[in-house]
Amino acid sequence: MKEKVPAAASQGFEIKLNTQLCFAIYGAAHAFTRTYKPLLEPLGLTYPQYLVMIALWEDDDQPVKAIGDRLGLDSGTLSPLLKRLEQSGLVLRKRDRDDERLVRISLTEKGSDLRLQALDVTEAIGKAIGCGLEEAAALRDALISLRERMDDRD
Amino acid sequence: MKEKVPAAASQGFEIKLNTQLCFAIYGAAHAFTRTYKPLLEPLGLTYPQYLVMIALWEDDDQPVKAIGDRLGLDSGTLSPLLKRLEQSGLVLRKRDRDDERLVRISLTEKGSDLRLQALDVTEAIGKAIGCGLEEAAALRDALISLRERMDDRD
DNA sequence: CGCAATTCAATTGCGCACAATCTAATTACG
DNA sequence: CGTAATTAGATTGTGCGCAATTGAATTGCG
Repeated sequence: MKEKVPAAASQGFEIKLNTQLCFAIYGAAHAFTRTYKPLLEPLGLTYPQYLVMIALWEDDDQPVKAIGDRLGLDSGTLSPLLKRLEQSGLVLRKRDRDDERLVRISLTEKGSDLRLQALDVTEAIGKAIGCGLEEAAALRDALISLRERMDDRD
Repeated sequence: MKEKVPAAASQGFEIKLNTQLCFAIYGAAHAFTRTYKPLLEPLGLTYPQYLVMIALWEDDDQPVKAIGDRLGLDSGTLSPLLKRLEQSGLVLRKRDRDDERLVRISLTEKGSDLRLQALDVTEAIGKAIGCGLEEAAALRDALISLRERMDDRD
């Protein structure tokens, strides 16, 4: 698989590979969501909500915009999602006093406390995907670099 | 990054890595969709519709179930999607005569013809993600293997 | 044969994703 | 200062993604 391929032949091959990569990333992302779903259900979180909570556990009291940048989501997705988290009693939404355009999202005590249970979930996932640390790290780096290249061309 | 880590210390590290992998795959999948979107717009296809069309270009006249297995989608997603493709004049939906539970999806001439334009899109993506063949192949294999491990545990 | 279990697709309901549009607040500039 | 441009967030509309339910067709088993 590592030999040089004549340019003419490589074209069709490249297209095929690209297509396979499409399918692979699409399938893997959904498999991830499906694997998380039953584990997150006891916490009352969906997978995107879980990602938002992680962002808040790492850094509390962020504006909606900051969360959106971190996850690549816009207000159209986050506004209703955050309202659901608020209704679940996990976060608070408060206008910033200095800049009233901002809505700052902060954790409630209940939201903070949920972190411990979430750690168990993360650990369970680690076993479910069952890959070595190096393999996981390499995959993470490859995906991040892929994304950066795509975002740059945008 | 490749040194052995004491077991006690590795636990927190592993959780962190896992979380990062979550974010990475989530972000990369959406970046893929976003990159494809403007390229597919001239063809009148969304990204999931494009994946369905690829499945049909590779193998025409498939039952809904077969397409679902290929893409990991159920009838709740595919039924309306296929109706939209039918309304666009790209596919036909016909009950199988021998087994009337099956709905067979086949390409119209318009649907078949679209393949040529789609090849251009795939080529354009290849440039957008701009990774070498080996890198793409390795990523594809890592994702497929990751997905298989997750699906197996389900 | 006859009835139960299975299989396939469609439908319903909920929750993302994202483009487009809107409103309000802030900043920039003449 | 005052108006234009920018920024943040909410809203609307379309299209997935999936669980749960439904209904029709087929298969399996006594």
